[in-house]
Amino acid sequence: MTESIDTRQRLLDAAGELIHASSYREVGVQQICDRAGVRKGSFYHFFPSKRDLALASLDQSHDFARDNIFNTSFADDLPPLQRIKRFFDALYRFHRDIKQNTGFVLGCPFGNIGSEMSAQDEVLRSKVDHILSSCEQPFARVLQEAVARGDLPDIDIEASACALFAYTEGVMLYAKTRNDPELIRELGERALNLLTPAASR
Amino acid sequence: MTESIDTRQRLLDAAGELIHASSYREVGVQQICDRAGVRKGSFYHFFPSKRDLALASLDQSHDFARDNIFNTSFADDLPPLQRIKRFFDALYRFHRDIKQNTGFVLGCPFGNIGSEMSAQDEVLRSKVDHILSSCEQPFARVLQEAVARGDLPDIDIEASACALFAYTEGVMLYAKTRNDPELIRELGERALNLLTPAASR
DNA sequence: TATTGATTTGACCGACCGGTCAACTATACT
DNA sequence: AGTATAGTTGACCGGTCGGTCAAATCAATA
Repeated sequence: MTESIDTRQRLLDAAGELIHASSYREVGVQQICDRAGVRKGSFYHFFPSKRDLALASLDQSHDFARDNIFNTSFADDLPPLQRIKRFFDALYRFHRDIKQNTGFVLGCPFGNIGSEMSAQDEVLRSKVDHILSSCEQPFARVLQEAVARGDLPDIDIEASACALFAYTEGVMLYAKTRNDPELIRELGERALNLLTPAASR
Repeated sequence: MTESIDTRQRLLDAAGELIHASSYREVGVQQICDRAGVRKGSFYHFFPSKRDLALASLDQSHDFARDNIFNTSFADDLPPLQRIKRFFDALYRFHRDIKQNTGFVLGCPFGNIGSEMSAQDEVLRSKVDHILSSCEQPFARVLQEAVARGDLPDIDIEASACALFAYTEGVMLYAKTRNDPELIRELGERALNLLTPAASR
């Protein structure tokens, strides 16, 4: 039992890295096992299926994002709307570093799976759906605070948070397709525009 | 030669439908041939590889989108900014109809491939990149016109068009992951907000 | 020391992957 | 009629897919 937790963790890490770097379908069980230094039989001792590994890996990536991007960016040592700017800056640095290491902008681990698998696998779709929802919450909290402070007019908090994170997903997809992390910086600066009611006509 | 053009076209149509409904990797050459009523040997008479078929299919989908969504939405029988609203309405109806037919919101055919393949296949990435760029152009033209009319302040046209279509891609990805086309309507209404300079601090 | 349960191993399964190829057929031109 | 060319067919290739399984090994407990 001593090494086993480590085996399971290595499988989770390998799956997270490989799937983020390519796609769910592209990555095979054998490939994950190779990177983790585990035989295929052991894989199926810890995970009943490839899909279950992916689900667990998504949870792990979610925890990582919460700890290293969301919580740090939205800490209350800055005024509310500045935290959103800090979020896009953290997002930019995250993807820039990945590109330096791999040569590619890899996009959002959740959006990637959502795009690839939502119409194929209801369980994966639902998992990604819930993760994206929980990503909206820090935005909703910070908008609430900004409205309370008078930094924003009385907007629809939930809808605005949803629009903000949808925009974030679009920006990451764009950066991936252009293979250019700078897009996240440039487009991130425009995120706050989404919050001010539009000019009509 | 009589039937051959039709064979090629049937392969293109089958590939477009199948790949949009699932993913590039998920769809096999055999599956495409089955749907098109073509033997695999014939497939490789018309296309040197699966990737080349996908490239041709992307071009065809691009033509379709231009004719049936972009050109109709951005026709100048409405004031500039109203055309953007009309675009999101057309986008909503497009995805709503697909969901009625298939049970799923399938997202953007270009964004899907971009998300799945950009880090795996430089040729596919570049193709999607160019298509997304050309999708920005109608936005840029309409913004230009809106600024000239005084409907918008003197914004950065190119960057705003890019932000708008990135938002559009994010909205489609969100709708797919939620499997709810209504999100396109709801979030589409907030698109114009992106154009008005933000409240700062 | 004997037993138990967790872990590991490697061989194996049928199905499918993208792609090739030689032979065949149908059509168009001389 | 003869020939060249475009199109079609079905068998075939090595490799990989996700997943299974019986047997071996390991560590902890009794």
